[in-house]
Amino acid sequence: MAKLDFGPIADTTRRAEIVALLRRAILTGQLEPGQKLNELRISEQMRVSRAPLREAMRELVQEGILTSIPYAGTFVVDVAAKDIIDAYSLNKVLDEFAIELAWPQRDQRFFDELDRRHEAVKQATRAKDTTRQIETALQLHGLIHEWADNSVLLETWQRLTSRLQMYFALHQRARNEPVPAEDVHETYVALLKGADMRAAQRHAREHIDLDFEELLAYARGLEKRASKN
Amino acid sequence: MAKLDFGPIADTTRRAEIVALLRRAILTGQLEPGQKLNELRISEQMRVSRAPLREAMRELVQEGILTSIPYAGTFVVDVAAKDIIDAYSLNKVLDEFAIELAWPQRDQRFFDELDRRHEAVKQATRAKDTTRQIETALQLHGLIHEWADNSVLLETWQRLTSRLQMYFALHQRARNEPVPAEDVHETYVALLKGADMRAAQRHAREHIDLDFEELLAYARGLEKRASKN
DNA sequence: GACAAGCAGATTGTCGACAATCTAACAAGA
DNA sequence: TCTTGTTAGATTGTCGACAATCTGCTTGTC
Repeated sequence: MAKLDFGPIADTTRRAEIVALLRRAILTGQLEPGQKLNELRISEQMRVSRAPLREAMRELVQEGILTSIPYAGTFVVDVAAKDIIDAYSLNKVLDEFAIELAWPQRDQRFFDELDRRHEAVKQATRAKDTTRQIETALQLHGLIHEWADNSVLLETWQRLTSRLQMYFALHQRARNEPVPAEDVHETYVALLKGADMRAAQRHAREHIDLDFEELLAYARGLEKRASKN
Repeated sequence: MAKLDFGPIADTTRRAEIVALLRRAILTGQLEPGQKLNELRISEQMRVSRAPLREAMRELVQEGILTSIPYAGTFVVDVAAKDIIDAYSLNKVLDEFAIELAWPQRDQRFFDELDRRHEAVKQATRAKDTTRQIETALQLHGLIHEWADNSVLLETWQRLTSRLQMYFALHQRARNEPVPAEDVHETYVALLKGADMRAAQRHAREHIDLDFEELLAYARGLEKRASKN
């Protein structure tokens, strides 16, 4: 028998497609935090009945990017500065853990994939496609979690990533300026290829803190704006 | 104005009640891993239409205790030994992190609540109510996560806990013998009241490993049984 | 007997309509 | 003026029915 692993075939339910559409809209910031999702309106726009739409919404509520209040509506989650702090501090812990687990598992395929994803980030950066830049950067960082061979960790990280992506997208949208062109991931990739695990863990922590400060400043701005209303 | 903070009122949707019912059935092991959930049958038993039932199922799928295959059905998640290992190793990391965050926040209310939950475990143990014993023990361990003041961590821990509770319940059910009567939480509580944070973290790790071995043995049994089919 | 095509039953996915609930505006009374 | 009760409109929650898909069996063919 030929050695040929087929990937899973496409999801054929409307629900799955709706989930993908909504998630993308939220994570790219097209739907703003706090905004209400009107079921009737959205179902008409998508040419779909409310049943699969509602099921899709339940999934995203559990995913943590929507919140639901019975008989009141479903809303895009609000972003508070504290949320970003919390997400980031947990992310640090998970990253350290992932590096520890993935470290002995590194092989040629790992390094190849690392380069591939790194290249994808650089390409998105050159193309000035900020949305894609965020996506690819998170995928680059996700590699260690995929390689850690711990399904629960991976799942946890993916949930966390949803929010981080959303935070970054909002940030980018707000400050509407060109993205830094220099390659901030160079040392990260180099360290993951190296022999010093502690150094890699340390850098993951510090590199994160870099973007973090900007993001926090943005979040604090949000807070202020919210308190005025 | 009187200082009186009302808690949130009860969920009034059928969906929420269905979620609670199903979750309880799964976490206590009444619904076994791999078992298929027939929508029509369940909706008739609950005297409810399929719409809220399906929405409830979507939530539990995202919660990680159900899995769904389009047009095939929704099933209670299968438990593999690897899953338990993964969950436990991540749990260790989260516990250490939680202790670190919660440590400076400890106050009288914390200690009181600690004693209260500890007492609940002892009571369930005396009553030989194994299900409740598992619940209360997890609630005892959850306190540090609640006190850590990190919403993302808390949420993550709660998701993880769902599965741990399920694993323990299955384990208990399988070996159908009286639960150890001695109090394994005594030192844990004492350490959380003490002054040595590192010691508390260390104990959390080791105490976990205790039950862990038993649980793993059970899981390996499951694996074997599954491979025979 | 082996195998593919096709059919029947069961189950999941989706739809449109109805019921329950909330919100906001307005009226009535203190 | 402030509070309380009422009502209309909009929106969410739920229902029963229909469509799409899967599974297992039967049938026919070689």
